[in-house]
Amino acid sequence: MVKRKGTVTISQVAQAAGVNRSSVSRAFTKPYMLTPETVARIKAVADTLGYVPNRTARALSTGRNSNLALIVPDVANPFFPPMIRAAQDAADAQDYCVFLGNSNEDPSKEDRLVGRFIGQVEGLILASSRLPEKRILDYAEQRPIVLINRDVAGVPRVLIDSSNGMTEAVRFLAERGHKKIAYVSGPSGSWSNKSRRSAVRKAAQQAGLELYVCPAQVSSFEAGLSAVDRILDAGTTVAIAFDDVTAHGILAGLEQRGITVPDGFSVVGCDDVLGDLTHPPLTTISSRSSEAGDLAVSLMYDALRSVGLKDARYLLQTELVVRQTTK
Amino acid sequence: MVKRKGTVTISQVAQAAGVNRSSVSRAFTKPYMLTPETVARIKAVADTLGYVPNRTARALSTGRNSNLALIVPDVANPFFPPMIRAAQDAADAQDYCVFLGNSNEDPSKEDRLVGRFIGQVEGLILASSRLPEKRILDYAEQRPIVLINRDVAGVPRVLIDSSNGMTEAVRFLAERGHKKIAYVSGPSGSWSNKSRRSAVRKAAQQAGLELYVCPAQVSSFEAGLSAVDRILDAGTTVAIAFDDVTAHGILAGLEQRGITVPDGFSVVGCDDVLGDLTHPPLTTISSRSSEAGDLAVSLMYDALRSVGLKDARYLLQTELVVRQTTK
DNA sequence: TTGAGCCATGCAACCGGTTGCATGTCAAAC
DNA sequence: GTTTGACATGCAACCGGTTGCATGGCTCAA
Repeated sequence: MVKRKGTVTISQVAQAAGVNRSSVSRAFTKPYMLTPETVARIKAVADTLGYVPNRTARALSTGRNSNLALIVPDVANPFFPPMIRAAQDAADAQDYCVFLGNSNEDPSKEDRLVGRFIGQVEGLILASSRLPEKRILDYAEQRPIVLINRDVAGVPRVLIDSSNGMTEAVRFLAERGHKKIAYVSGPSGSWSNKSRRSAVRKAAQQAGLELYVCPAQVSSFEAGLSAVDRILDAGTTVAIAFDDVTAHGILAGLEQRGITVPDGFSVVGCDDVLGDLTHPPLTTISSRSSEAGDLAVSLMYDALRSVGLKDARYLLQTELVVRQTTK
Repeated sequence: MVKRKGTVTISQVAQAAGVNRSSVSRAFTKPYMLTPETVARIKAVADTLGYVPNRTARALSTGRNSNLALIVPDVANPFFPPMIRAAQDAADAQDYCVFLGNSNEDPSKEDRLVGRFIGQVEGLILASSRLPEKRILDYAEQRPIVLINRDVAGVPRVLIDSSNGMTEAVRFLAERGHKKIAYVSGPSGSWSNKSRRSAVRKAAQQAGLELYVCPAQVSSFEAGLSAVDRILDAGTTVAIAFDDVTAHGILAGLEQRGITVPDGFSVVGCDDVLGDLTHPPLTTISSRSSEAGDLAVSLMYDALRSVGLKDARYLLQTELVVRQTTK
C-alpha cells in the first residue's frame, strides 16, 4: 500500500468531528438524513482538514464511478477536438470524469483501449469506431456504449448525416456548369466515408454528372495531395473531398502545380473544421461535431439511467457552406 | 450497489478452482509465488469464467491505479491535440489510462478538475496551467505533478522555449528592413506569453527596432482580428503573434481591410501548428508540442518511481520557420 | 528416525468509502 | 406518566481485491 501524505480519510474526519464514519459519509451524500447542524459541523471539520472523498473507494462500494471513456481515431484530426471538448463539458456538468483514448485508426489498438477502460467507467463513447460490429455488440452487453458516426443497430448512435450536404454540394456544382466531378475518399473502414461517397454518387447520377472516385489513401492530407494527379488526369473540374484536411491536401497539390483556385479548379471540403481561417476560405459542408459530442453524452446519461430505447439513432443534418474555393 | 451481470469476482474463481482468494490474486500478480500447475489451473478456471481483475478494487488496496490526468486549457486549440496524442501514446505504452480535462482557460475550473481527478490518478500533467503557484505546490504534495509551459521551481516541468525562435524572428525582420514591429499578446496568465513577449522585447531593443505591444485579449482568433486596427495605427509593418491562431486572426483582419500579405504587411505566428495547410503558408516558430507531451509523461514515470530530481526543468528549443507571410 | 528449513497456500486484516438495520432520544398522544 | 413513533446517529458488513504472517507438508541432512 502506497501511502500518500496529506490524504485525509473519512475516519479522520469522523474522529475529529466526534461522529461515526457513516455520518461523515451521509453528510456528503445524503445530508437530508442528518440534522442541518451536524452536517454543517462535519463539513466545517472536513474543510479545515482538507478532506476530499476518495472516488475509488466510493466506486468500489457503490459500483458507480462517475467516469466515462471517449475513444477517437485521432485526436489531432481537427474534426475531433471540438467534439471532445463538448463531450467533456457535458460530462463535467454532471461531475463525470472522462478518459480519452486515441486508437490511431487501428482496430486492435481500439480494442485494447476498450478493454483497459471498461472496468473503470460506467460507459463508453466510441467515435468513428473501426471495431467489428460483433465486438461492439459484445462490449455493449457489459457496459452502455454510444457510437458517433458508426451505425450499428441496437446501439445508441449519433450520426452526422453528410448526405444532404453532399447532395446540396453536387447540385450546386451542377448548376454552376461542372460536368465532371471527383470524390476523394477517406479511410476505408469509415462509416462517414461510405455514407458521403454514396450520397455523392447518387446525386451525381441524378444531376447527370460524370463522377470519378479516387480511392482511399493514407492520412488525409497526403491523400488529398497525392490524389491531385489522378483527378486532373480524369478530366474533372472540381473535387469533393472526404474532409477538410483532405481538401487542404488537394489545395496544396494544386498550388504546387500552379493551378489557381477557384479559377483553375474548384474544391469542396467537409466538416467545416478550419472555418475561414484559410485563404481562400474553403467551401465545405457543415458538421457541428461539437453537437455530436454533446448529444452522445446525453444519450449516455439516458442509457445509464436506463431510459430511452436501446436503438436510438440520431441524425444530425448538414448543409453546404459556400465560401471561395468553388466557381 | 449496482450489480452488472456477468461480472466475475475473485471469490467465484477461487471457489471454482478450489483455492483461496489470495491464491487467485497471486496467480495474476505474483505467479512466482505459486506452483506453475496451480497458476495454470487458476488461469484456466478464470478464463472459462471470463474473470477480469477489477481495477477499482485493486487500486483501492494497492493505492496504485495506473491512471494519469492531463489538463489543458483548450482541447480545440490546435497547439494541444498533438501534445495530447503524444502523451496518450506514451501512457499507453506503459498500460496507463489517461483522463483528459479541459479547463477552458479558467483557473477555478482547472482547480475543480484537479480535485476531481486527484483521487483517481497517480499523477497529473498540467499544460499551460493557470493555477496560482501556491495551489500547484499544494497539489504537488499530494501527487506527482508535471507541468508543461509553466515554470514553477520545485515542480518538474517541460518548457517550450520560444525565446530563441522569437529572437531569431526579430533579427530576421530587422535584416529585411522592418523598423517598427508589433507583438500581439496571448492570454495574460500564460507563462508562454510572458516568455515570448520578453524575448521579443529584448531582441527588438538589441536590433534597434521600435516595438508596439498589443495587450492580451479574449480568445486567440478574435484577439488577432481585433488587434489589426491598433497595429496599423501604430505604424508597424509586421506583427509577431502569440500563436498561429492569433496570426490567422490577424491575417483575416488584414484581408478584410484589403491589405495583402506579405506585400502590404508581414505576419509571424508561433507554434507551427497549422503547418503549411494554409495559403499563403505562415511564417512561424516551430514548437514540437508532441515532444513536450511525450517528455512530460516520461518525467511523470520518473516521479512515480521517485527517481530524478524534483526540480527537473527541460527546455525544448525552437526555431524560425520562414514561409510566405513575411517579406 | 528425527529435526531444520523451505516453500506453497491459507487466513484475516486492510484499503476508504456506503448502507441496511439496530439503538437511543425526544415529543406527541393517550 | 407511560406508550408510540419518528427521527438522528451508530454499528457492522460489504464492495473486490492485496499482503503480512501463520501453517502445514515435504525434503534433506544428521
